Amino acid sequence: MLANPRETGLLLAGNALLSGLDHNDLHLILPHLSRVSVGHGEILFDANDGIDWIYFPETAIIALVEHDDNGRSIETGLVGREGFVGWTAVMGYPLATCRAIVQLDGGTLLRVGTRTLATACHVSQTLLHTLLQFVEAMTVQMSCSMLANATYPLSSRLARWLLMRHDRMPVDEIHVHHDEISASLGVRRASITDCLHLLEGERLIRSRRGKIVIVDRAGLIARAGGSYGVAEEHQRAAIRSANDQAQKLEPTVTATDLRHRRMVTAETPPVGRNC
Amino acid sequence: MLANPRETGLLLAGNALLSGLDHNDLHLILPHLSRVSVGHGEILFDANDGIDWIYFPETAIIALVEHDDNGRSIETGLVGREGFVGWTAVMGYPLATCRAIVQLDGGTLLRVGTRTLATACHVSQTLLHTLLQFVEAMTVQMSCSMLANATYPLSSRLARWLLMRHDRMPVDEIHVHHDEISASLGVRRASITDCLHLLEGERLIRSRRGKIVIVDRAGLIARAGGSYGVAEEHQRAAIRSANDQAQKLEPTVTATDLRHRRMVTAETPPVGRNC
DNA sequence: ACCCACCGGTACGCCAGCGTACAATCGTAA
DNA sequence: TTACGATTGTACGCTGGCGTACCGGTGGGT
Repeated sequence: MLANPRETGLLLAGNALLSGLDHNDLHLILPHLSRVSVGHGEILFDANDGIDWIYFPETAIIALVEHDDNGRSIETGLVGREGFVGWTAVMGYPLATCRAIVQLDGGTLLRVGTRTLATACHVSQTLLHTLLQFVEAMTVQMSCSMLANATYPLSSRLARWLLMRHDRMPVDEIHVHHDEISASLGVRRASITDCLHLLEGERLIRSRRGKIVIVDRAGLIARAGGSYGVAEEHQRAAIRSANDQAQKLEPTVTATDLRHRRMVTAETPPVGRNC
Repeated sequence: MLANPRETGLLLAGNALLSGLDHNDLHLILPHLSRVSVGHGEILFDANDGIDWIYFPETAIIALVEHDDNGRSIETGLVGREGFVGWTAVMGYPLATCRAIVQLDGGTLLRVGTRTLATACHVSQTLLHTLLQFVEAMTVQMSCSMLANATYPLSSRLARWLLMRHDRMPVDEIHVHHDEISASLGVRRASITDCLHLLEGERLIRSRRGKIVIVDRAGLIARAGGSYGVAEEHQRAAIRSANDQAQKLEPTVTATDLRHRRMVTAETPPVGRNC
């Protein structure tokens, strides 16, 4: 974990939620942000840990995992540069309620001390609301996951999971093992292997040992049925709504912000969303 | 829907979240509360509806339901007198993100205008935090539901659902049809019928047409395996934490508050919780 | 008192995904 | 280059819950 601060341009580029803040809010926390580099599998915090830092992913992807003491566990949410983790602290509860695991190797996060951010939220209602709207988007993501888990076949849920990972990456190559996917979706490893073959047979992905390449994103969306898209559309709507509320005309989307923009901006609605 | 205001004692008794507020916060919204009586199946709001009112259940129970346009749907959360619904408005997003359906006949809710509550939250950070902590508890409930849905057999999930309903009622008799349960859990009606027979065979419940009587609560908890208890324990912890933060010594638990206290206070940890 | 719509009981074949096991392959370290 | 551990491919029987269908009982309405 190496810390490394304070070049405004770079900081803005990394996390879409931060780069969407207006100047006042941004400058409340900018001086207190530091960048950390994290490795695959690193646990930012576990359930019932005290939350010392709030993390804003740049290139990192964070999985939220609910687990019990019998070894059962399930991924409840996925967070990338569009959001942050550690929100329970922002909401007044000092402990984490689930595990947060890094899903990527060598990704970076920006972090700020919990107390600092809480103070900043106390000062700025708009900052607080921006953060809360992301939390709200996460509840929608969870709701959609529940619906998907309950009513869609594994092939669709796998397609959805791949899309969600893809949304949060700048490239088409996902480095992941079947094991991890099976843990995320709460199914057998062998079931994932089978389903990946299925999707590969349909030329939607290419799958090699340790990595999966997204070949036909639109096809994957179709394969996901209605399980993909609602949460993503909501996220866009929430951002639009927030921008409308803060009717300042300063550009909230910077050039660098467009890099992996699949889900963060309104310009590119996912192709062929059928739901 | 009949409105009927303003006798402080009664109002306090009904909703545990409100009755846990300190005097200042309570008096911010008390004058604007009105009581409404709702019928079974009534929809308080639907996904993408504007939220005009925030509802605090007294005897009513509200199910939150995520649904798509193909008729798929799933219950994502259950809210009783321990909480409220319509929180997206508190978090700065003006629309509902899921359907809210009344699960009980003749129950009552207290409601307050969205704008009024938003203003009150703007004035009082402690009020806002109290509300947000409940939202946070709901995310935990959702996480636990996801884990349960993914890893527990239907009989356990049914037991869990019955317990959650029971927690939010003052009596042991649940008026419900197999159809509704199956819709809540996202399974076949016939599967529910079978599982109810199973539980009845184990003397955990008695089941008649249109109603289910909780006979052996501890047994149900055992039947639920680890799927029941974590979210409930968290809710208690959150309340304790909030009370600690507001270190005022005024009694936050009133006598009337103890009526159906199963899940709201710390005095009665669920018997035999094994997780 | 009767009727009928609603609700619950039950059956039957089906299949997605499970649990388990083991073999084949790949990548890396020595 | 070899070897070994990690990862993936595959098989096999199993079963929980599905889809569907039909029947019978109940209770509320007229």
